[in-house]
Amino acid sequence: MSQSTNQPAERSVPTSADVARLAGVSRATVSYVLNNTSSVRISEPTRRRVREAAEELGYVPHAAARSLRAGHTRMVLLPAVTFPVGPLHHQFFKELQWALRRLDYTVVQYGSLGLDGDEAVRAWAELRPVAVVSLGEVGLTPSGVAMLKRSGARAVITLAPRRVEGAHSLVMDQSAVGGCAVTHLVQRGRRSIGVVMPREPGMELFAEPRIEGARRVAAATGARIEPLPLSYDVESATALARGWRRRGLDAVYAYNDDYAMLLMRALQDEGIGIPDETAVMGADDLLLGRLLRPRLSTVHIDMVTGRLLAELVDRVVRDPAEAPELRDLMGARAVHRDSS
Amino acid sequence: MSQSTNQPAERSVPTSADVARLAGVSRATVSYVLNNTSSVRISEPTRRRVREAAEELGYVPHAAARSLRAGHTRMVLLPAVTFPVGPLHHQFFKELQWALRRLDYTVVQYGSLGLDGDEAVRAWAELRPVAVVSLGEVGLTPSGVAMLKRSGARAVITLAPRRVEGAHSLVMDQSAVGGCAVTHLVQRGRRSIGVVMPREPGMELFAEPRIEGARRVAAATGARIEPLPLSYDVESATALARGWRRRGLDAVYAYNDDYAMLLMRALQDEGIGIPDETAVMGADDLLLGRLLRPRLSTVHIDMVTGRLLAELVDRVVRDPAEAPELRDLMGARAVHRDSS
DNA sequence: TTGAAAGCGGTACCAT
DNA sequence: ATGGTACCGCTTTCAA
Repeated sequence: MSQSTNQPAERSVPTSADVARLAGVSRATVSYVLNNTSSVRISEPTRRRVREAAEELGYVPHAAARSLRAGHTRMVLLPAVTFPVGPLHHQFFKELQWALRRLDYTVVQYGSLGLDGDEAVRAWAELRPVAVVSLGEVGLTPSGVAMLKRSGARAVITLAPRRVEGAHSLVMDQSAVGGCAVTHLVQRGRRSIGVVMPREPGMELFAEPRIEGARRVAAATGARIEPLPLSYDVESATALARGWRRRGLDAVYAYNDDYAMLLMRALQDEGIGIPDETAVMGADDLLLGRLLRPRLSTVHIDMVTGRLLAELVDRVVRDPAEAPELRDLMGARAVHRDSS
Repeated sequence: MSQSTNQPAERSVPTSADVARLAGVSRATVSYVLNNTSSVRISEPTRRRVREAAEELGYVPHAAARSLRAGHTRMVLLPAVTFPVGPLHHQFFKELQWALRRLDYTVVQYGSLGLDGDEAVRAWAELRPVAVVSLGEVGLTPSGVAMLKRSGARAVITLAPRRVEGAHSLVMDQSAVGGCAVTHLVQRGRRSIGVVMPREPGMELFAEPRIEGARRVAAATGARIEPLPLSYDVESATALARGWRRRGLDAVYAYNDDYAMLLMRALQDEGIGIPDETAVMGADDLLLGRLLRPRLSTVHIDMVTGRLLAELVDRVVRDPAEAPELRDLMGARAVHRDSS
């Protein structure tokens, strides 16, 4: 409408040249002032003029131009997770982002939904991130890591359960979770243990290592493990519960508390006694476990703070050669309540 | 160490000039081939040579250089949410990202944790996104919107409950949720209705509009509303439940199903009959509501598909003048179960 | 069909 | 204390 008649300079993006012109100085001086370049002395009056000009024009530097010139970015790229992440990981991510920002990094989550493996990695590489911290949402191959490194990434860190050659793998040992659960159940006298595996795509990332840990402990203690695929809906749980007694299980470990709650309800509706007939165990120690009756036994996970990981990222970025020790990021311990 | 002796070109990032040199052509030709520029004919042998050279070097184009030259990006920036988002929003975001990618946008979530209002907006603006779709995680002011527009954003869309001047506000009317809940409760004969307000920071974004809707309906029907601050932990719920009878409430609407579950448990532990003595209502229609006893009444939310929003974003980007109709993104309806 | 060259917005070196 | 200027990687006229 009246845009062209009335609006003041709504048109073009102001550049540092515009600021320079308005302040009556050179672009170099603008750069010096706005970046507080310490290696060069600019008089106070000039500084003021430049700042005022920038303010007046609403100048915002162009990140692309800056990093093009600099030859590198300060961007840390986190592949966006593809499934609803629990409060645990959410908190962890928040801390990580906050800490990275404090270290002057730009944190960006990149959604790579339609892309697979190296396609996604290539898309990341186009942004020239200085670091990539992957949870394992996307298959990171050695060649993918190489591509990132070649395009300027100084740190490629994966928290995935399995390691990737070339990347700094910080193993978040999900198998300890399953191990803890089974250890607890065996100690309480259970021998035939079902393990609920979410059918939802993407979840296998965590679910597989967890059942792997369960298997390991079972093998060591002579217990029996039976995988039980389960979709996160009432029907699937009801179906599983209906055939329950046929299976001859005396315990079940359910990936996490949400799935445990779902199955426990279905078992109760079938008249199966918990924990007498079947012990139920979850994981993640969500609040809801304490609200159920019987109260849900679970595996509590102690996650490293995001701050620590941020510092690690920073160390690796500063000196990629110095391989940091690959400390485990998680602790896991069984929490006994009433369902086991 | 032995890097300079043995490693094959692990050193520098290959540029299009490197590709050109290896293929024996000019940088222009490389650009034409790699972008399939249709306005120019390149012979098939040349194309092959260029592609092979790019492949061999592991060439990845530099997004910053490209957009600097182009004068604009294809980046859609989504401010990262600051609190754990339920399955509803997660699904919505996934769809949105997927659809935007199909329309050839680069979708990036930007975490603005330590930054407030215009600071955050400025950080976004440095990336020169072509569109910003905000849920309202950060206070988007009219001046913030102006800054984004000035730096090249052709679409600034907010889904926040409250509108922002200058932005395309696509109101996601959370107040309908609270309204539905109270309507339902009043219809079932309740008159004194508590409304649970999460104490967790960030949640007020949704919680405020929801109670506002509740207030409106209450005012229209002569019911009484009492806000009940509640932290998401057992102690807070227990404390609230202990003083329950003093308040003389015959119903409570609890922001969402998670908080409803928390409070319902505490009320039951106090021996308060549900729904006889106090009706309980949640929102979001989470699966867990059907697993509780009594089954939780709730407000079901129908969310628009992310695809639709993606198309809207695209329309606005192509022609910012054409103001699209501001259709509501949500439907809400009460689901009666056993707790009310 | 291909190449030379300008220029996008900053930064930093070298003069003045 | 400031200004001139080359250059980062890529796209795109314009010429050849």
